[in-house]
Amino acid sequence: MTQAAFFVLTALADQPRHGYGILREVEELSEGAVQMRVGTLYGVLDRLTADALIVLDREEVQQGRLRRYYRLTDEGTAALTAEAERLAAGASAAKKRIAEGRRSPASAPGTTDKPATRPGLAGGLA
Amino acid sequence: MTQAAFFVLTALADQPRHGYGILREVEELSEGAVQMRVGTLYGVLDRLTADALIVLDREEVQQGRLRRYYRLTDEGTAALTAEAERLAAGASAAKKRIAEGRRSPASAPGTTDKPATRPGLAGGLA
DNA sequence: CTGAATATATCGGGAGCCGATATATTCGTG
DNA sequence: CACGAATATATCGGCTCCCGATATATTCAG
Repeated sequence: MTQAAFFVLTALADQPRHGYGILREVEELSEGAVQMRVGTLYGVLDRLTADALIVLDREEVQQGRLRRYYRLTDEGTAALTAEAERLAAGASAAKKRIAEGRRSPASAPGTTDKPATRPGLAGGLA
Repeated sequence: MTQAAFFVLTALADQPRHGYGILREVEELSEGAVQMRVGTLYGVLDRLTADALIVLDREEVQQGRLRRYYRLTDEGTAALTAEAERLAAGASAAKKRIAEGRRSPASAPGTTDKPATRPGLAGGLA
């Protein structure tokens, strides 16, 4: 799953939203960090619809402007849940490794630090 | 930052590794979930080097085979840390929203798919 | 000898994101 | 009333990036 798709699904997780609303919602929920472009949105929307992760919920005409609302399917909720756990696991693994790297890399206390073949630099090569 | 770049940086976070070692390490740290391809690796390596997030640490010739070791720069560690926090925040936001959405789901047991007249946004709509 | 694993690298195709562009209405400002 | 900004939809070309295939070379197991 791409980053853009993840954020679209997240924006739709609590309630149905229309395209432009998704754009603003993604920016808000990421605290301004992610600014998805219009050109990105519709491609993502099409792909997610094709994959049955979202569906067209309804269409409204609000003050002369069409609003096309999308919502998550059960499959979409499941996919988002799985992806969120994957990302959390990845982030967790990265943080752990950074912490490990900050110690002396040769010997960490209390760890099963036996990284397989430790090449002893034997041999006159260089 | 792309997913592949993130995993390469993570694999290098605790100690310098060479290309093929990164490939195996990424697969291991992701518990088999991510299987990065060789064609992906070298592009990522070049880009990360160009961005000064990694550097060539050293070259060894082990049993006739060249091993080219890379390691994180300080900038690379900082970038990985920032990305890990970004991912964790995204994952957290997604989970929170999924939980919020479950309070008034469209697909409730015994109910057919109803668009759910949810929050009073747009109010009476007219 | 042959195949698998180790280890490097390149190339073409395709997927996906971005910037620009187009259309249309409403609202605030001048 | 004119104009720009915001709202709201959609498309298209270019570019980046990932993957599969391919190539080369050595070591080890069968």
